[in-house]
Amino acid sequence: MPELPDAEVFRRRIARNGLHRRIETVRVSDERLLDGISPSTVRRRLKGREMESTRRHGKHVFVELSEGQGWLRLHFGMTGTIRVLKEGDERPDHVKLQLDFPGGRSLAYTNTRTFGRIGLADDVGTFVEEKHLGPDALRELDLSRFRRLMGGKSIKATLMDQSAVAGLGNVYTDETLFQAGLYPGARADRLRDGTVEALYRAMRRVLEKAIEAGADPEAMPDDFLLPNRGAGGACPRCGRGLRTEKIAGRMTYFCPHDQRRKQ
DNA sequence: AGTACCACCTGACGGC
DNA sequence: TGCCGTCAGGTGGTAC
Repeated sequence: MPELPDAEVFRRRIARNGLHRRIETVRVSDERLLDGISPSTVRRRLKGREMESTRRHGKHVFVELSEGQGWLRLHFGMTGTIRVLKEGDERPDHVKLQLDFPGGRSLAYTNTRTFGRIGLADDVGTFVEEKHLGPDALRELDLSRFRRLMGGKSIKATLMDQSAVAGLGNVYTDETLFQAGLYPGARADRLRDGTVEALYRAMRRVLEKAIEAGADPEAMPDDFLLPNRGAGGACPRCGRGLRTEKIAGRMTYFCPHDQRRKQ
């Protein structure tokens, strides 16, 4: 479930292990993920270049290539990851793109389910615009702008809409709504001002804490819903069983006792 | 305009 | 043991 926190963890992993190192070899092992480019184009643009900087917007990660070769962009779909491989490490399953650096270190983009995308971009801002991505949930969205996103659909659908807020998916949307004590099916434009503000603060805190935990559910604060998602999960606040309901087309976990608020 | 549903893909899991 | 159906969930498409 790579959403904003996972993408941020991957971005940092790439930066820590790949910045200012020459890409010696490029291995594309699954063309299906390539977004409008051929394997040979990927190789030509990456091979021999260095990674100069990294960026993230919502769930997308960008890596700037030296010599004006633009940006490598990565999207992780549902099952994408970035792995660091050292010399002699066993190659993980489902590696789709592998970049090798001098000294035997490699970065591997793995993805079991092939829903992600690997592409190139000349400019991050242009890509964000063309993709109609909304402001990044953590870096670009202030409270007044957040308020203006509240329209006629459910708050869950609103938070998951990448053209409204970039970065939240099913899991962190549920977490945010749990932390705010709000019923996920509530209509966004009926929320009281104070509720919208509480929601905004909950969203930021959830994303920040999740990043601090390295996006690892086991390392998250005790009052997080996330590790309890799944059959038989209990509310970390009241201990009662979580309820599931399909809201905005997604399986939604919530506590019927602690998330009764609808406005 | 908003919601519902499907497809894409693979692995896990439950039922028989 | 193993086969089958179902589910997960990001995104993008279509239908209502």
